Amino acid sequence: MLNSPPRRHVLPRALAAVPDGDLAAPFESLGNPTRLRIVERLAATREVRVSDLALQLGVSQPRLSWHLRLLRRSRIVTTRREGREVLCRLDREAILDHLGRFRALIDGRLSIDPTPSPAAVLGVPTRENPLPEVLP
Amino acid sequence: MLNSPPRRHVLPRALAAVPDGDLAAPFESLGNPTRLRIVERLAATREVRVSDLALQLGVSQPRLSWHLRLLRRSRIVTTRREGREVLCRLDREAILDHLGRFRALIDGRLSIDPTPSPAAVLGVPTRENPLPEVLP
DNA sequence: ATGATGCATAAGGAATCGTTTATCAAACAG
DNA sequence: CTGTTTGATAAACGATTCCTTATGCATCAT
Repeated sequence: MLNSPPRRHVLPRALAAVPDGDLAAPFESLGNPTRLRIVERLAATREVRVSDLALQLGVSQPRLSWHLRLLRRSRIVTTRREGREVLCRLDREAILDHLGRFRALIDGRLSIDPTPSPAAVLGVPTRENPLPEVLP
Repeated sequence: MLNSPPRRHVLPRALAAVPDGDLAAPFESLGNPTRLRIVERLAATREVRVSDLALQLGVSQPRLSWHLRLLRRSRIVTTRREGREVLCRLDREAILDHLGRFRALIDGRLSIDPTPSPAAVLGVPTRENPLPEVLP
C-alpha cells in the first residue's frame, strides 16, 4: 500500500566518482567563492584544522565539511586524520597537474573528448569550416 | 487587489558584471563540460562561426549562445561580428592572466578577500591556531 | 518590400547547488 | 561507562543552472 520511497536522484553528481583526467571537476570546485577562499586560506597556512578553518572563514561546520568533500574529490585539497581532528592542506602537486593539462588543452595539445561530435562524424562541411585547420 | 508581479530575481547572477580580478567567474565558466568542450574546440581552430561551433559540438544554437555569453563575461573567449555572422575565438591573453593570478593565489602571494573574516576580526584564538603562521 | 539566414533572448521545467538545522559516529576525558 | 568534542551526514528549502522550444531582430538575397 505504501508508495515506494521518494528517492529523488540516483546520485547527486557532486558525489559521483571523478574521472582521473577530468578538468571540469577541479574548475567547478574553484568556481565557487567560498571554496576559493578556502584555497586562499590553505595557501597561506601549511595545514589547518577543519574547525579552525570554519571559524576563520565564518562558514558553518557542516557546510565546510561539504565544500571540503568537493575539494577532496576534485583533488584540490587533501585531509588527514589526527585523533579526532582532521587537518587539511592544499594538494599543490595535483593542482599543478590540473593546470598543466589545462595549458595543454589551451595549446591544442590535448583532447578532453576522444569521441568526435555527431556532426563531426557526419562530416558536416558547414560552408567553409568543414572542421577548420589546426593551429601550426 | 492584484499581487505585485512575481518577479523572481533581481538579476540572474550569470548576468551580473564580473569584477576585474575575479577568479571565481572564469573558473565557474570552465567548470562546465560543455563550455570546456567549446574551449577545446576553439583551441584547435583560430576562429569559428557560432553556427559551425554548434554543429560540431552538437549543441543547440540558443544554448551555445548562452554558454558563449558566460565565456565572454568571464573573459575566456571574444567574439566579433562579421555581417550577420559572429566569429569567436579564445581570449588567450586573458586566460593566461587568470592563470597567473591563480598561481599567485596558490603561492600565497594574492588575497582575494581583503576584509578579514568575522572570526579573524574577533581574534578567536582557537586552541593553537590563532591565525596560523604564513609560509616562508 | 519579402523572404531567408544567423544569432540573441524570453519562457518554462527538471536537476543541481548552497546553506541551515538537526543528528550521527568516532575519539578522547573524567 | 558517561559526557564532550570534532567532524561527517541527513533533511529540507530557496536560488541557480542547464536545457528545449518559441520568439525577436538584425543582415543579406531576391
